[in-house]
Amino acid sequence: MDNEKILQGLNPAQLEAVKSLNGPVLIIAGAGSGKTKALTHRIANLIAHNVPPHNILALTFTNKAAKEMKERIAGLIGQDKAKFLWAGTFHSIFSRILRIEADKIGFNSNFSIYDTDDSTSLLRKIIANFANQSRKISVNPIRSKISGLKNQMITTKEFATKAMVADDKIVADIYRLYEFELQKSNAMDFDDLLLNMIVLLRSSKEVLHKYQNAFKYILVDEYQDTNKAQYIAVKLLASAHQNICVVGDDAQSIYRWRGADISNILEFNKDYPYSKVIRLEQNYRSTKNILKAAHGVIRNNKNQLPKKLWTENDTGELIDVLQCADEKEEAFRLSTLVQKELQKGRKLNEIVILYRTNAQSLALENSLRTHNLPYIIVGGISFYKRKEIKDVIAYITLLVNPYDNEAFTRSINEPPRGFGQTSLRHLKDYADSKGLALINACKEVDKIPEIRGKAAAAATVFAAMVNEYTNKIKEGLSANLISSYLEESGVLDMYNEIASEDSYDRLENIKQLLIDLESYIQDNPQADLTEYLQQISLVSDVDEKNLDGNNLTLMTLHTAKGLEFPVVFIAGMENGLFPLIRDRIELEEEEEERRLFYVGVTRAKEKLYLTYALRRAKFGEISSQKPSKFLREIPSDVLQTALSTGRTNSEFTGRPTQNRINYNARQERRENYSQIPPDYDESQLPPEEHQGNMSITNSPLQPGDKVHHSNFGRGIILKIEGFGQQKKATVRFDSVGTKSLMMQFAKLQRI
DNA sequence: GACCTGCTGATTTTT
DNA sequence: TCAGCAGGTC
Repeated sequence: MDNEKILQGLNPAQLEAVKSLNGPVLIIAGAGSGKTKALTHRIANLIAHNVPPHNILALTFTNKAAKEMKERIAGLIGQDKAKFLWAGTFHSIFSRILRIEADKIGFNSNFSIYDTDDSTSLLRKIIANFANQSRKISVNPIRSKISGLKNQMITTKEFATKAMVADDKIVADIYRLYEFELQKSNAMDFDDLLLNMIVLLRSSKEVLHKYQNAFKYILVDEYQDTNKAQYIAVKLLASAHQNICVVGDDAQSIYRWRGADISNILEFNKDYPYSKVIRLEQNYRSTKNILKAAHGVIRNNKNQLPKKLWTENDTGELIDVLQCADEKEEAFRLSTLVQKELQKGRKLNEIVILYRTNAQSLALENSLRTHNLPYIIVGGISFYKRKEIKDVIAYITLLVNPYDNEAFTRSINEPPRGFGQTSLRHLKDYADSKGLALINACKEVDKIPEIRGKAAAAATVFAAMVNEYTNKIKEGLSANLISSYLEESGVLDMYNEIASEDSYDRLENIKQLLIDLESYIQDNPQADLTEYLQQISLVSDVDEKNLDGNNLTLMTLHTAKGLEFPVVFIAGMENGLFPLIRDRIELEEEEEERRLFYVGVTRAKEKLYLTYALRRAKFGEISSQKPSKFLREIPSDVLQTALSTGRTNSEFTGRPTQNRINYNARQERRENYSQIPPDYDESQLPPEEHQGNMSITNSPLQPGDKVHHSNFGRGIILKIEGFGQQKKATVRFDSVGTKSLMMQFAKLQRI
């Protein structure tokens, strides 16, 4: 063991963290303060002090963080030892344990993991069947309410007794039915993975002691983002040995809205009275100016632990604030600035553009493409959430967990087999009355008089096919086998037959999944499908994306946490957008928005640009915007501002990308596309008067002009009113009569 | 049961 | 705007 290597290159605070091996330790680690270094060296040091790696549990929030940690520890102590560490996300480690102990909590070890979409679709069905139909119940609020209850560890029974108002009573009923369906399907949602771990630990003294002794040393990363269930689970595990080390930064807590409880970190000292507190306050990442800005912002929050970051880095450049006329100009100027950074010798992968909401990426993408700037988007819809991938996964899931009724419902009529909603309802009634899984009810379809003919035949054939492949994979798993299963099911043909670009992409995505499966099998010869499915159900987009390529990166501020870039742009610095406000903003929400801004600012190593627009299209409406209040919180001596040129650019009215997935086939195509030389030339900008939708003709449309509209066909303009983007046209169409249209969206063509 | 059309509503999202 | 549903029609 190379002891010196472990203690080398650490500052005094880091060194103390690395050397404090026993008892509770709280490390307050400011942004860019070498937190991962302290954590990984500490783990290496534990092993150097003869703690067996398999007695160490390191919990993170993302796979990416876990992977980085494992790699760095392997670099310090060697892969042969590092591989025995229990390092991973809360969800992946807990589901590993839950599979081992499944029978103790009434599950089968092949349980399915339902992601948010699966939960939503299950809830939607429950709501649709719900007796109380007096008014419309929307799914999303119900789902987040139930998730919130689970995060607070409130059971269906507890909530049912607490529920006083009518709304809560409805939620209580839906919650109960939802849990019942999950149970029947042998499935857990994300929240259950945490909750059931607690149920397991509380199920018997033996189990609790087993895992307390298995994990003699526990480390938790990003502790400020733990919710109640995570907090309790960790507390249960750590209570015997009290060797718990948590790392976090209350200033970077940005997940309150999904149950993260900042008091877990603020009150660590109360939970573990003899804990040692170590502060990592030297920042190695950012310039003095950037830190000054970050500090100026975060000091406006009341609820926080005392600390102040400092750095020995250079003062660095000033922070640029740019005012833009609208989101198109913002995107345009951003692209130009990116090009300037490239001319200065920056590489694309050193640059990131951050925004508050995913919707903002559209305008940015259009502009980046016209400027020939290749980019990748992290976030948005993940590969595994694509319809075709979810369909294929549903088919595969059925082979492993036949009880999974969601997987069955998803696949039975995809492609259409003549087994629709009505047949499904009859099947479900029968299955429920007999206590059967849907797929098993299919085998008795002859006993269901309501299902006859084509539907009955479809059910029988489907069940037989699933049965056949279930047996086949028991003899040996291969991607080829899964491929012929999908072939036989008709999913592949379904996309083959539709000769569209879209279905081509979908097929390519399925192929990509099969390639992925193949390489998984090769890397893990002993692994089974359950493990594969678990792994893909617990990965996120950030884990998959390679941020080192020759692309610049676009992502939301949330996704950016834990990352750093030499050049950071934050777009949309406007009140209402950032801080994001729906109706009324509470102080706590505003403080969370401010922490989010703090996270964004501290991603930057050398250069930070902040942009805002005076007008912005929201849901197709134009609204005037005011600069974000956060901008005023930045000390003015680190800022330099530039006002709008007042120009908008008609180049950017083009169609947004059809789909924001930059994965495999689609990504390649997009990269090719962005290699088309830019045809934009500032001197050739059309005069202001002609901008907007009028790139087709050279003079503005006027009353009396005959026009063509893509939906309504031929028409004649009766009236034009408003200016610029507010411009409206009243048009009498041959087909649909008179309509009033926003000209910037209507794309009227003169005929 | 499949397909088309019109309406509605829309944050952030580690897993 | 635009996606994702519900509800109507064939």
